[in-house]
Amino acid sequence: MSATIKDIAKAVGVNPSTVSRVINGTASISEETREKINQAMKELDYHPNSLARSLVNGSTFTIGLVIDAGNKDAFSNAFFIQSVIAIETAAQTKGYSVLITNHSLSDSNNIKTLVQERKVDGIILPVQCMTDELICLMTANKFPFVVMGEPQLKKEEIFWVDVDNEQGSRQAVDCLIRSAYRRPMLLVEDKKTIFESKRIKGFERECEAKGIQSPSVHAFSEERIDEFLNEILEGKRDTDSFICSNNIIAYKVLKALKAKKLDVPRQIGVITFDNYPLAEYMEPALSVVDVDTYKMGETAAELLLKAISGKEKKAKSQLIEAKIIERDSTRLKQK
Amino acid sequence: MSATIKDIAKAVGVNPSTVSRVINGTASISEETREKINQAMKELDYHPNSLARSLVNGSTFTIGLVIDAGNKDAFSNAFFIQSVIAIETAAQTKGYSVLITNHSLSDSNNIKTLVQERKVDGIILPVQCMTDELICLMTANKFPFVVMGEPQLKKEEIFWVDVDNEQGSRQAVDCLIRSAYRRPMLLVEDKKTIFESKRIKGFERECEAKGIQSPSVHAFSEERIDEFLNEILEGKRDTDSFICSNNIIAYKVLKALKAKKLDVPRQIGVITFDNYPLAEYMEPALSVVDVDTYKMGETAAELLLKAISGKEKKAKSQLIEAKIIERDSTRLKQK
DNA sequence: ATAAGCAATGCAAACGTTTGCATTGCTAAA
DNA sequence: TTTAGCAATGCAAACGTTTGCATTGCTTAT
Repeated sequence: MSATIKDIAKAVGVNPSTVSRVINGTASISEETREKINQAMKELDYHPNSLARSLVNGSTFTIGLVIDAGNKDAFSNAFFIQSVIAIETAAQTKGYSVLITNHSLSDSNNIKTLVQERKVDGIILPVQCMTDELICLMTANKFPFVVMGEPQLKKEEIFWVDVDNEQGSRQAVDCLIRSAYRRPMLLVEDKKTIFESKRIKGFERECEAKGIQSPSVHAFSEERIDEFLNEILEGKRDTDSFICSNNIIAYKVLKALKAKKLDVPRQIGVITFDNYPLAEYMEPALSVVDVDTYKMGETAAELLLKAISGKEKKAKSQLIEAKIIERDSTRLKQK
Repeated sequence: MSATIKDIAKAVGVNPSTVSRVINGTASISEETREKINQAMKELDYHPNSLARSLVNGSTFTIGLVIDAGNKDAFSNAFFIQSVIAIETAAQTKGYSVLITNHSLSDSNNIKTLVQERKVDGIILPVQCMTDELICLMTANKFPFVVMGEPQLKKEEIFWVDVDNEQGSRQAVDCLIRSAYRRPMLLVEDKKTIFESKRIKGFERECEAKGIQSPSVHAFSEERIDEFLNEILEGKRDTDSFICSNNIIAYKVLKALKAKKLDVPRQIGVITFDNYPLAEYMEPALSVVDVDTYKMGETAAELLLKAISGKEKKAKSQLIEAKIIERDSTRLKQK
């Protein structure tokens, strides 16, 4: 059994409340007793019981982090862990702990329980775990939460953090143009998701800014890419570079290019979203639009903590800047 | 403010203790009052306050999970997240929550705090986060913990879970031999780490079992691999397949093989540890020794929960079987 | 008919804190 | 010299549970 505040009080000969006040610095205490109490705490190896503390002051000093267990995509998970670390670090510096909980679409009870049993003071959850029911529950209870990823609905009313996909996309175009490519094509997975639509928007805007007419955006498919490459080889299409919306696409594009014996970067440039670890080991080393997932987690945590403390009343969103990491796959022009 | 046990008691007209007993099923209660209480709990949307509960019965129903924040290796992190999900799932089914905490070698205070403030009933930690000081602290406090990865020291006295590296290595050899390769070479990163030594052991044993004389194990380096390939081409060395101890090695080997125009799998077979997501998109698709990281997490959690409940007194270790996923890079013989 | 036993429930303390409201001296202003 | 004010501390209630020890009434064996 570890020492309690009462043990300290007894040892020093004061009231437990005095000890509490020393610990929390919540009232003026004479230098003398403060000394003695601190001494006693060290000697008895005292550590405050966080449960008791939470019980009385109504907050747990813990935030919940929802993990999308349904997401078997090891790619996004690899990024995610950096966010997790960042969240924990940010939380810790403010004295908060992080409780995790899985979430699968079939069952959002975990999250509900978290909110209802008041085990945490607020939660961070990925956008794909957000349901209307959940939003209602949380807003009704004035329960603070931050969404990772831009929500489709009610985005004005909730806190969220996301990568600046539009800016990232513009950067990618800019990178290609600076390397003397003239006509990039954007390859996406699914035009309807919100992040893809942002990337498309950014792509089109930057193309326009660079004076490229009718920029071409396509949903990726292996047959389609073969077609494109044939057209390029036959001179019917003047695409000279690809921006891939994720690593798998990039990998398949690279494969198709090799099969057609098109040289990267000399004939065709390739840049991709998602700075996946293997990208730099590829042949050629892939240029990427890199997202600082650490910063994303950190920002989410900071936002949540502000919301919890009440410093940030109005819903707020933040975009994390994307950066280009130039590697071999876009080095048309030697510098 | 949410409803408390007292509110329920008042609503039904019984003592709080009766409500508590209904909730916990800890005494015989008349059918009638049980009904009424359950009814009232639903109507008032009652959820027990876990803090108060923990305070009185001395356990938090929470386990701690240590994340190695120092580990920038996105590769291992990608695997790790599966373990995290497994741990949370296993914990949850037993009514436990999971609290995470970062750990960097520079500062093991996080873990110490976790133990000392009794925020959790036990912890799971990666082997690289284990220090002697920590072990002492935890064993002195009879604080249950499970290590992920085989420890070097005191392994008889502590709970741990690891991949069966020896068996995985044997499987890899077996896979190659079954595919009609005759002389595999094992390429490792660092012969001294415990898991590498297990792999070496398994490799040597299985080679012996297959009648392969003086099996060759080497620390990987890019120059070295080039040498080997030259020797193979010149007929001075009869290695016909490689077992790589991780993905990066595999990737570099593949690259070197391509540069020398050696055909995989026809001239040389390649199999690697770590089933990294891109492996199946490689050219050729890489055969791998796959580890069920989900199961590893699950096992760790189950072990910890047993230790916490006192069902498992004596330290115990468990090895998770590795499985071969055969893809193109080892298909010498068509089936 | 009586005692013993048991089912159903109440009472109150306990878990380890925090905190509003005293209380006690003491200092400084009037 | 009185009084207001303040620094330093004590007292006890409160946070929401659980649980050992009553208590009450009823059943059943003697």
